[in-house]
Amino acid sequence: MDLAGQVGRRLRELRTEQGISLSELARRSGLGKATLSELESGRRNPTLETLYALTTALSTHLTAVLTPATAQAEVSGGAVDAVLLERYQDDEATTEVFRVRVRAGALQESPAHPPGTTERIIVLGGTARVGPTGAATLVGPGRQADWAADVPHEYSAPDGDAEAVLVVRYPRPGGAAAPR
Amino acid sequence: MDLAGQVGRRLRELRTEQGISLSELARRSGLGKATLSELESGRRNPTLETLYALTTALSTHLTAVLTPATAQAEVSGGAVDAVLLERYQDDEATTEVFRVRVRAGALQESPAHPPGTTERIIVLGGTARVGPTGAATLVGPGRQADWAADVPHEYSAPDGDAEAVLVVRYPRPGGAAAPR
DNA sequence: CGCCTCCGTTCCATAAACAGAACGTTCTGT
DNA sequence: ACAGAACGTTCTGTTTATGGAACGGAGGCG
Repeated sequence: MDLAGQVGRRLRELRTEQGISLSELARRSGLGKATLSELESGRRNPTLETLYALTTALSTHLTAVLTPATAQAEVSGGAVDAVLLERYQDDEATTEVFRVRVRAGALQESPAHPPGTTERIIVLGGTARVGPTGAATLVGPGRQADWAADVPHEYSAPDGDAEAVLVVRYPRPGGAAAPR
Repeated sequence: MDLAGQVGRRLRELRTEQGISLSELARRSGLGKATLSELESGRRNPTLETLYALTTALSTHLTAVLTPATAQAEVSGGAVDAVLLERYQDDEATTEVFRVRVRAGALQESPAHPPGTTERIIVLGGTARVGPTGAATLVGPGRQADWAADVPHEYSAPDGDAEAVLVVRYPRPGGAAAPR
């Protein structure tokens, strides 16, 4: 599990996405070209200062570079890439927050989860089609949808990849019945 | 604004919260005591590897130690502690996802954000009272609320601390339509 | 009181991250 | 075709982050 390699790849992604050359980024960030070159190829172990200089020069946050490397639990499938951002647990339920990308074209069917499980998606960009199989709805940027996930459900993205946050809530099996 | 100092303070916070001694943490993480000591006092500029070893030894993720230095300030205040989980940006909008804790008793008033800004909260545990000042609503575990954040709004937790995920969406100032 | 253990800080040698220069390669314009 | 510039990589010397070994101080116990 090469941490430097992952961060390096992510840095190069961010830079090329913005159409900036390595030399240009070196100028903007005040770092040496050598530093950037070896960093992006995963041959170095950057300093906090270096990372900060880089991410601000790329006008993002440190987390943009680090999150893909930190999150471990992947619950991905055919059309969905998911990265666990947060996991919360109390007497009533366990809740997991994922950052997901729904890939265009493909359809992912998810089997029923335990009784009482609910899912909620908040779309950041693109349009996703999600919900119980047969009753999926379209969700655009900034909008949300929620559904009971104890029946089969599906994810797809009709018009290009969709980026979203997915919140899955599993009520505690034996635990405190949640009155409402 | 001293980055190393901020991270150092945050590290010491996390360590003492867990009641671990510096020497003990050194053993668990495989790092030298010197490293930890000077790190926590902000006299060093840690390496990515070092930070990773530390945060995993403290059983958190990198963002827990880094976000307070970058973005937390925007949302955090009297009654709200926020940690940035994710930041997404496209032609239409910038969306930030925070993990927040609303402390019991206190009330936080947030001034109006730029026009078009919306906020959405998903409560993981406890009960939060959120929304535009004067029109706040109660939100229980597993439930959500959303509101326009371009007017003053407020956060509070009447019955004990509330844990939640907060999604803030800032539409792009120049307006959407960006031809590609 | 000693003695021992554990704490956090400071000192020191080593390894490695960094900046700058030199390099080969690929475009661009004349 | 050539000159020039910009690109990304590799080389070299300096700075510094790191681990291990002291160090002084604060309990715990016989």
